[in-house]
Amino acid sequence: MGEARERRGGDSASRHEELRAELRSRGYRLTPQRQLVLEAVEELQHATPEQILQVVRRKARGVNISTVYRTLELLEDLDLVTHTHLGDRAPTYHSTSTPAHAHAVCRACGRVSEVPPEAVERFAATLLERYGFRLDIRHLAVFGECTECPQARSGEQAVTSKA
Amino acid sequence: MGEARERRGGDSASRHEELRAELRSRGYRLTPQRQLVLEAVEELQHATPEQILQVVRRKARGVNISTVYRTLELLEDLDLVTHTHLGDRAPTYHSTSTPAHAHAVCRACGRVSEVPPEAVERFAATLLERYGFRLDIRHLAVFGECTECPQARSGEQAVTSKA
DNA sequence: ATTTCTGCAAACCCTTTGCAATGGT
DNA sequence: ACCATTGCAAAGGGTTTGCAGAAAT
Repeated sequence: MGEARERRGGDSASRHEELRAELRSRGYRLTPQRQLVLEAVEELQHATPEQILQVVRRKARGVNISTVYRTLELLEDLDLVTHTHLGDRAPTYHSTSTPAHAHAVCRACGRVSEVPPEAVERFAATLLERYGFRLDIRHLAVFGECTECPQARSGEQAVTSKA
Repeated sequence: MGEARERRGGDSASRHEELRAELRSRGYRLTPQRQLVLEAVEELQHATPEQILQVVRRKARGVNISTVYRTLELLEDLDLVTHTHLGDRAPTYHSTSTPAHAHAVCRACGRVSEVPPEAVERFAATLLERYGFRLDIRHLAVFGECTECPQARSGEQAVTSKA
């Protein structure tokens, strides 16, 4: 349909077609909701389903949280997004179009930092060679404490809260 | 009280007193429930709150799940137990009296294996030196796939179920 | 006697599901 | 037209909380 528009789209129109093709090859359909969820994940970087819903709703009203869950499951199956657990609450979703990295979560101050693949490489190699295990770096979240942190954990329990 | 019993306890009686002292020094009390929860965690090794409850109930009837949660929180604060997340469901609790180790979870076959501290040492050192982050190995769970696994993840999504 | 702790029931958060209506293709 | 997808509402795990009665010190 519309052959005159082929190279008109510049960027977002072609991504739109790529996504549609990806979905169609598996028997799925492209819907506004699916597009918006993917865009929201890409925009937010570290987003919970609820946060994604809020962003989606800014662009289209009436979208339901269950659609977000169903869509995230689908996008993850298509390897367009991944999720990890940065706390005991809701998981966070990430776009696979951004460079892979792991996360380090400080239980004292709550800060989440990104850990580049280089820092994990040797560990991953060890697991593979010695334990026959292939680590998924995008899912990796390590918990502990920043060394220069206001130091909790001295009788009081570590603060996981959003302070 | 009872100075004649000092070295009588052999093992479990003295641990009982140690636990009581530990609790009392913080203003807490030793109750049968607390003792039973701790014993259950030590006995089960990798236990969810629900599994712990089942074991506790074999020895004392009427114990409630909320007591288990409250007790686990307390025991964790006292560094007698730790927890980690081996899946998207309930966390698993471990006794700190067993040697520290991390866990590797295969998303294809669901198997959970223990990763000894030696395998994590260098990674932990890297995080500390280069990123100022002190990793808690007991909380560490890595996700991925066994290399000699019936191989899922080829269109089908990874099986996280209890097969 | 005092104060913590427990069981119970209800509430809560996050996620999943059944179903009729909507909407891609 | 066909059938995937959605919104809604209800249900489902797992966890937390308020409170009155039970138990530890």
